[in-house]
Amino acid sequence: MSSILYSCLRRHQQGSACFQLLSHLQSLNIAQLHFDAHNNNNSNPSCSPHIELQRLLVEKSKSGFDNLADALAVFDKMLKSQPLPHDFHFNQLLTALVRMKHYNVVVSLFRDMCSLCVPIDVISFNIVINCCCHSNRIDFAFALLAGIFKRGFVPDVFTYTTLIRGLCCQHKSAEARVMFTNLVKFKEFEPNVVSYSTMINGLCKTGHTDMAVWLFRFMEKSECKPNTVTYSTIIDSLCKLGLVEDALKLHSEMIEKGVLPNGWTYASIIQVLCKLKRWEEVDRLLKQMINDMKVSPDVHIFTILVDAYSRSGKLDDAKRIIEIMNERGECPDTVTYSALIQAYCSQGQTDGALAVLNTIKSKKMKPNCYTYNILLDAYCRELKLDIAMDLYRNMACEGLLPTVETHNILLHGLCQLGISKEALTFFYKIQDQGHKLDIVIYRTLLDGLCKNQYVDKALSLFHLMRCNGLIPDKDTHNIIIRGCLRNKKYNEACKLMDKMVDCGFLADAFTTSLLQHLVLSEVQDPTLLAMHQKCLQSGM
DNA sequence: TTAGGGTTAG
Repeated sequence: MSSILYSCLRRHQQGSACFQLLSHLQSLNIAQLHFDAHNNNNSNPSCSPHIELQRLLVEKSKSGFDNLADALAVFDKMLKSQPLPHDFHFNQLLTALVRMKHYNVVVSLFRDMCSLCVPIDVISFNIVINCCCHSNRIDFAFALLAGIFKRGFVPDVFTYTTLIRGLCCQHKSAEARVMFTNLVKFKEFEPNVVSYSTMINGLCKTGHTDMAVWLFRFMEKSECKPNTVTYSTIIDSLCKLGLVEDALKLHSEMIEKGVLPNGWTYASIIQVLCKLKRWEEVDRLLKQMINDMKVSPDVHIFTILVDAYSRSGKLDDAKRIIEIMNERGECPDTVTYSALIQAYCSQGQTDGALAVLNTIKSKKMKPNCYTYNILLDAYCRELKLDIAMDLYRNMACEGLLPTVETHNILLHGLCQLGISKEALTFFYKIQDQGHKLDIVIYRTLLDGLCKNQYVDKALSLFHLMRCNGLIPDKDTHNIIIRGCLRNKKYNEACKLMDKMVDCGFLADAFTTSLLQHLVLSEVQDPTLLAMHQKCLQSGM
């Protein structure tokens, strides 16, 4: 094993829980080797008594179990079988659980398997490593890599690709890159197209598209050529960076090289073209996708279109897309309907939006918090707080936990309506209920209180922020300073401005212009003049 | 039997 791998292992084996697992695996090592020898003599699948179990596992590893209890019951049955089923079958069970996204259960079962000397192989390890990565436990994943070595197994391309993906998901693409490079350098693994694509995606998602493009070009010159996923990954990153011409160029390049774009490729490009309102090109690409590439637009692409039309105020076009989807038998999902709700709301048609919400429910689909937030925002803008509050209560009835955005929308609505006392009561209620309060919530409430002549309440709240673990930022300082200025609390405003400057923030354009207005229009106040002078001197 | 890319938000 190369030194780089040792250093990766060391770095990721620092959690105590991780050490426990590692020592657990090490202690089982000798027993396992004995078991493997024993099992190899006794696990001939052809004379296995569990044909029915095997048939079930083949089916469930593809479709998944109906529920977790069923899967666990099968696992239990397998443990009680004599002789024990082959590692292949245990892996099938673990795979079925991975498909159901029960990652922690897989890790737990794997531990049981180790304790009970159930046969495991490098594939079992790979499955569990993948689960650790999905559960953001990269430390466990590396402990398991150590387990592979301890058992005398050899990590394969799946093992390393999974670990590289795990590191990238933890925003550790630099470590992933070093690991990738050194593994290749020391001939520990030969990356395939999935490994390259994984590394390229990790670099793209962590803001290193330039490096990703370099690796992509390197790959092109190697034996392992980029495929549709590799091209789509780079194209998506270029689109997200606004480098649409480069993305379109690469799209043409892939077609020339015979690598066919798929729905994912088109989704990225269509989305950026929609954002840029290059509608003719959107139409051209949609036609090319459907007619030339024979790629049917899926719910994802349709949702991008509904969202784009919604943002451009094209409600009729958004509705037309839903009709097309229904004609083609492509079911809009909650996200598609949320985009449609947004389209109605942005045209001031809240009743239409509410009808869409009811459509979602009538189709036995579950609206999510985002869906509700869009509607709540629209009703708050119309100052129909009673309807907004009804919807908020509906969320709770439907078992939806409101987000910090939900509360911010409602607080903003209450303040806009001029009922800041109610806003304050609502704020304390959500605080008592243990909901998350962020700086935006404070900004909204402080602004609302100041604008409704409750500046003293605002000042107490501002001073309480730190007690609640929130450090006032530049915007929050400016809001409270403007509130004091508007309410003629010039001394307080002056003190707060000094404090703000001490924190390293400057007055923003709104504050300086208000200050200038007051200096020009009010009776000459020495504090105001001093503040204005400070602003001028510091270049605010 | 194991690894890769996407949509909604104040």
